[in-house]
Formats: sequence, structure tokens, C-alpha cells
Amino acid sequence: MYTIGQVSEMFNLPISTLRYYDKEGLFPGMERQSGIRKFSERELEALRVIECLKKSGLEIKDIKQFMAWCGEGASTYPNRKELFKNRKAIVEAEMVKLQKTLDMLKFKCWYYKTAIYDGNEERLNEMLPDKLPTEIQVLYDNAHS
Amino acid sequence: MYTIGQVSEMFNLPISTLRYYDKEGLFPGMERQSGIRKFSERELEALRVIECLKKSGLEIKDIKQFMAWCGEGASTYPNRKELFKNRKAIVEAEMVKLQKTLDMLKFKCWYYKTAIYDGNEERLNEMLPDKLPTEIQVLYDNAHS
DNA sequence: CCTTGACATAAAGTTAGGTTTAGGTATTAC
DNA sequence: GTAATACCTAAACCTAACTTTATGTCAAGG
Repeated sequence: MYTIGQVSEMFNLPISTLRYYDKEGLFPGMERQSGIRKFSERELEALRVIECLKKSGLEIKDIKQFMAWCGEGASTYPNRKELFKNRKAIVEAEMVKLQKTLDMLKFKCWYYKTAIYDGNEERLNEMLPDKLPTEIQVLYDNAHS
Repeated sequence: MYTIGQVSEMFNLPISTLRYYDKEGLFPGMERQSGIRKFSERELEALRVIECLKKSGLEIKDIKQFMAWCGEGASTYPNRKELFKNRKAIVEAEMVKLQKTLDMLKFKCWYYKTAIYDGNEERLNEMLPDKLPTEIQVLYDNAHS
């Protein structure tokens, strides 16, 4: 059993955030001892899932729904599975987008390295959009597709 | 040369967003013809960079700074290169986090697939935290590290 | 016994990044 | 000539996810 201060340290989250999550119903049935929150292993795993679902772009109110399902037993297994399947698809799409972003950033790093070397962008402008060095062209094409 | 409506369609962005970006100084020196914005190839490339930098987590005011640098010539090449280098590091770190998120989601998919098959979580609770099938254990460990 | 520190609540405040509204201009279609 | 479109501005509005503020309780240390 942990106090809110301990959990705050463990997860590197402000105490105010933990209280906010609780108020929003993300820890249904969390124990209390004379008003003071007691975080058990169940709440810690809930927090790990909260961080995961938040990172997947899910809103607090939908995370609350998931936590409610967890308290309703086996009948909600399919709902929960479907939720994770959907979030997985969304994060996979996000990874593809982020890879494109990364390729753009790598291209721009090369671009300015070259511009600094040349002192201007003239040679670069001649190479654009399809006469770049092979490896750079791959980055450019992926970033602009 | 494109109107705001055409650019809105091309980039799938609301017109209001383009006007907001303009107001925030993200298209310095954009041409106008009797009050009406004229987007040239320069503004389209600016928009691609805006989307990239936004996705990297950069704030609008810092994107504005970058656009200002672009109008200041070769002396700001090092600033611009440094910016992209930093954003690249940030996005790479983000990718690692997102991979952990994805592994958690994959684990949970397997978890509920198994729970549905078993009808309960008893067997799963016995396997946790370190007696999972090899492939799943890898996901679980990465997600919880 | 009184101060310090950790906990509690309710309610107001904050922030970024837009979006909407209200009112106006200019061009084209019939 | 009037109706529909596409453009314009300034300013108010919106939203999610926190964060801060004001106020209070309670236990332990000196």
C-alpha cells in the first residue's frame, strides 16, 4: 500500500494529477483510510494502463469507461480487447507518421549541413526535388509522400 | 499561386487554421493581391515544415522563430540546423516511448484474447509477471521497463 | 502545545491551438 | 440586378487536461 506522495514519486507525476485522475473516476473502488487514499498494486497497474492509453491518444473519459469495464467482470472482456485492438491500430498509424516526420528532420539536418558547407543554398536548389544523393533522396521522398 | 481554399484542400486543413497560422507569423512575407492571400511554392514548403515541426512537438511561437530565421539568410543556417538536430533527438525518443506503448497494447490484446478463451483471468494471474509465453514476455517486459 | 509536513476538498485559473461569429468586400453566374 | 461563392478581419469562444489557490484535518517531533 502506497500514499499519494509515494506514487507521485514512483511515477514522476504531480500529486495534483493523481488526485485529478481519481476525481475523474480512473481509480474506481480505491481504498481509503480515514479519508487518505491508499494505492494498492491494482492502482499501480491501473496507472500503467492509464499512461499507455493516454499515450495512444485516448481521452480521460474513455479511460474511465475502460476502468469501469474492469470492475464488471468477464462479460466485458470483448469490449476491453476491442479497445486495445483499436488503440493498437491507431498507434501503429501514428508510428508511420512519426517515421515520416523523422525522415523530414533527417533530411533537413543534411540540408543545413550542406548549406553551411556551401555557404548558400544554390547547389541544393539545383539538386531538388529529384537529384539528391541516393540515401537523402529516400528520406526526402518518404517525407514528401 | 494558390488561394487559401485550394491550400486548405491540398493539405486537408481548415481555412481558419491557415489564417490562424498566418496571423501567428508562420508565413512571413506572403504575397497578397488586393487583400487576398496568395500561397506560392514557398508557403507550401513552409506548411510541410510546419506540419513536421508541429508533429515533433514544437510550439507555434518557436516555429515562427524558425520562419523568421529563414528570411535572414545564410547567417542563421547554424540555428536552423541545430533546431532540426534537437527535434530529431526528441522525435527519436518519442518513437522509443511509442514502441513501449505499442508493446503494452499488444500485450493487452493477447491478455484479453486469452481471458476470453479461458473465461477468466486465473491462469493469466498465475503466469504474471514472469511465466508468460516467450514472445509475450518480451512485450510485457519492454512495456513495464 | 505548537509548528511542520503530508494529506484532504472545492472551485477557480491556465494554456495551447485552434474555431466560431459577426460583419464586410469582391467576383462570377444567371 | 441580385444571388451565390470565396475571400477578408477582429474578437469572442472553446476544450482537454491539468494546476493553483484557499482552506482545513491530522500525526509526529522538539
